[in-house]
Amino acid sequence: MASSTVENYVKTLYFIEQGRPGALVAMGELASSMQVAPGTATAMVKTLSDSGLVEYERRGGCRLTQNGRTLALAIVRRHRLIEQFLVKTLGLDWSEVHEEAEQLEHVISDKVLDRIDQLLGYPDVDPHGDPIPTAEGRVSAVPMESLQDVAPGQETVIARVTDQKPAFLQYLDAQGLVPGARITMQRIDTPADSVTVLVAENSITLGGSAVRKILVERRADKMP
Amino acid sequence: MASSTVENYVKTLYFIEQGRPGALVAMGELASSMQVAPGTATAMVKTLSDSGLVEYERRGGCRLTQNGRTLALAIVRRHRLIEQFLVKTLGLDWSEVHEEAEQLEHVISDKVLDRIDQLLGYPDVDPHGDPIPTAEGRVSAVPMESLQDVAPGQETVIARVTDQKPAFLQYLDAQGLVPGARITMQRIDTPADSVTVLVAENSITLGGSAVRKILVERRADKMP
DNA sequence: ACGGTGTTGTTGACTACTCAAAGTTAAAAG
DNA sequence: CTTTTAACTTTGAGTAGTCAACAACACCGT
Repeated sequence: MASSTVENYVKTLYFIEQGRPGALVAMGELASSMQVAPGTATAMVKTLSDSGLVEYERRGGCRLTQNGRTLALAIVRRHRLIEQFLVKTLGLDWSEVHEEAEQLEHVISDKVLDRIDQLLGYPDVDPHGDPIPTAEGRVSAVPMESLQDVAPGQETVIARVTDQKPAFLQYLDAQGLVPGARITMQRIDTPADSVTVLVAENSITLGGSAVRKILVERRADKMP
Repeated sequence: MASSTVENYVKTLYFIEQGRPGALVAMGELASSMQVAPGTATAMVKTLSDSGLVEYERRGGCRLTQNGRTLALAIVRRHRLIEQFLVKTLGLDWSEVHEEAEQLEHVISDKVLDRIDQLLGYPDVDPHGDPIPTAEGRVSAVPMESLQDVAPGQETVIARVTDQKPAFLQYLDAQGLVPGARITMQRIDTPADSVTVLVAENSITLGGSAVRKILVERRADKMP
């Protein structure tokens, strides 16, 4: 059984590798993601390599093996199912479930997870719109685009928010900017790096860093 | 924050102390309950003592302090609420929830626990009939007696089963001998150390060690 | 080709928990 | 009152994970 620490390293590697398949992850990058000293990351990656979870190239970096990726997907599945469960069944706020799930994901058994999955009706996204991998490790790839790429005047639906920080999520929640919300792009102010959207009769202006964390549904007619 | 290990030692001490208030718990007894070497228990009790959770008398034994007892009750509360939740909400079998809860009890936050409590309608017993301490650490003391003390011909209701072993619980479940079940004492065979009870039209004979683990409701007219 | 710069690897040390084995002590048995 | 015994404590060592600090290295620009 992989320890919580091992699971966290593997999960972190999985997210770093996202979007740059095959590339090596530098020890420094891993260390800063894990908030540990560089030497700690090196030592840990060696043991991950011994367990066959990563390939390690001395002074090059590391990448997940197939086994490592499978483990990572299992943890991500746990995490997101737990988040969905905490929101839907226990009524917690979407801004606080990430931290809770961070703990629970290492402890919940497969049996309990299956029951949760069933109780929720086999959801395919979590409260932030992140896709829940299947038990077999498949992740659905729904086409999305960043809110910043929506043309002014266009109406769209929020699909996903790629930030787990409670303060940010609480803010979005208060403005009604949650997955499923129907919004209209009003204005894009490039020099000011801000956009203004209309949600439920209210105009809201967001800075670029916030806008880039909001993904919206991609309309069929815009697909490549 | 107390580690899982610390929590397990404190919980174990709490159960050992049950029914002999004030008495010292010997290191050997603690060690065998925790399935560790005697020296390990000694070492751990010293650190518990440093944290103010137990009083330790060298070559005498130890006992929980008020802080230790409070922590123990919080863990027992967690454990039993989680068991009830796993059975009632997720539909797990009562024979398998003990092990699950054993893991989860160290990780569930107070917030999640409160939601579970609320969802279950503030239950006062777990699936085995064990009382769930309140958040303030109060344990309800419902009067019960052992099934072995019920007179032949008398009808009663199973209230509690004081054994968490899956095999035993599965057996009881299959016979319908679960908390809430209405049973009638048929025969007590003292030389054979067995009793025969009637449950839902079926006669079932149980050995003494099994019978002693089954507690039944004590009728008002038998109360002291 | 060469040296500076920043990243990486190694070393020694620390915490928390564990064991085996040897040493100590209290108390029962003679 | 002494011996034996059983329980207890101490000691030395090991694992997992961590850090700080130093050493080794690769690469970039000159």
